[in-house]
Amino acid sequence: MGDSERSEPEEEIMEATYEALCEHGYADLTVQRIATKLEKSTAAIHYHYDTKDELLVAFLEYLLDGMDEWLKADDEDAPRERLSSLLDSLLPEEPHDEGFTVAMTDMRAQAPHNEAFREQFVERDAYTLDLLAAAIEDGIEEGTFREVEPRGAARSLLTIADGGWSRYVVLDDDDALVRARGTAREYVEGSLEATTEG
Amino acid sequence: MGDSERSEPEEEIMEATYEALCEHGYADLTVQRIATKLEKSTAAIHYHYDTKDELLVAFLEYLLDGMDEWLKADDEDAPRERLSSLLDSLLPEEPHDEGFTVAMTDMRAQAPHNEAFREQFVERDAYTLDLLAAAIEDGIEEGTFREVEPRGAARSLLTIADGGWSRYVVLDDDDALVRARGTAREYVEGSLEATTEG
DNA sequence: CCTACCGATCGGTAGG
DNA sequence: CCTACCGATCGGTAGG
Repeated sequence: MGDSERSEPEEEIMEATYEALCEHGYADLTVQRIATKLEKSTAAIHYHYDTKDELLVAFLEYLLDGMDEWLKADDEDAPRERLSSLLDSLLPEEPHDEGFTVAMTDMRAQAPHNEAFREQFVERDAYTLDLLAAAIEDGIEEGTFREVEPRGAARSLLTIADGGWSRYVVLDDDDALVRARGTAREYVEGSLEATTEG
Repeated sequence: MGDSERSEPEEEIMEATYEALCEHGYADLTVQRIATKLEKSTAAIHYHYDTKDELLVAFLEYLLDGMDEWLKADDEDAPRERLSSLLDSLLPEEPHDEGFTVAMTDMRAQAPHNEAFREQFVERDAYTLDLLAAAIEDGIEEGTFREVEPRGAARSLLTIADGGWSRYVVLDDDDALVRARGTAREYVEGSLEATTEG
């Protein structure tokens, strides 16, 4: 996914945007504040991105690219372990970056007001769903999982993950991710894994 | 919960804020835009609320008060039905108001940047959690549910609900709520209901 | 990339 | 509640 080429100055603008977003939130994110983090003028930013909206669309792509790093499924693994490690990376024990989750939540809330944002989230979601569904499907063929609808089950797990992140950020609940991980595990055990046979 | 007394003009300001928020989103929500919806001057708003922040805190309370209406548990019902109807109101077939969910998501994303916001969400969450946990606890005593940790199970169900709403709004997925309702049902069946005994 | 600047709009207030 | 206005800041541009 993604990995669009970014020039050195553009990369710096993305980092500055990230810092400004974490500190001020989307509603108070201004080109001036990004420029301050960048330690350059606002004109320097408009030189690379014509409008603020264009900058933010590029920034969302940058944010989502960053997620690619830590969502890996080892095709060598058995389906159950592959699904488990996918869930571990979706709901990590230790969130990678404090501000990242806040920034992501801020951007997600803009989706209803910005079609370009929403399209990127939808695309990303479809990609993650495919990874989960593939692991589940393999597990069904193998006999590890029951004959459920793979994409439906994958969507259930993504719903649990999204809910966990939402609660982690909104309620400032440090345990929300670990708990959601537990809920996901329960769901796998209760609705996916084959009932004790033999 | 809530039901703080609001004067007639204050009620009108809340409605105008709601309309402006739905139309423009939180980031582009200005006192002027609220005043336009109100068909009065911005000074009329500042007469009732000293600052924009004060107005928005009051507005969030207004929003959450509105939720009270449709989250009712009939104490007469048996635990399983009470839990089921709670989940139905948390994840309704037909969302009550188009803009309501968008407005709520917008406000939720502000929680990390506004402590007063977050406190209200935390309080609301605790209240909902209590209702769910009570139904589960009664079900355990009755023998309908297994001997799980009631609040833990309730939190799992809330996570599923939050995830469903998040996906409904962010991905503009009309089926997200119904699907989340199904996931919640699966969770109840797989992790709560007593395994076939007798 | 910078300086300097544009018109528009921001949240908020004074005076009535 | 309104009119009129405040200083500050907004996104963006011209000229170099």
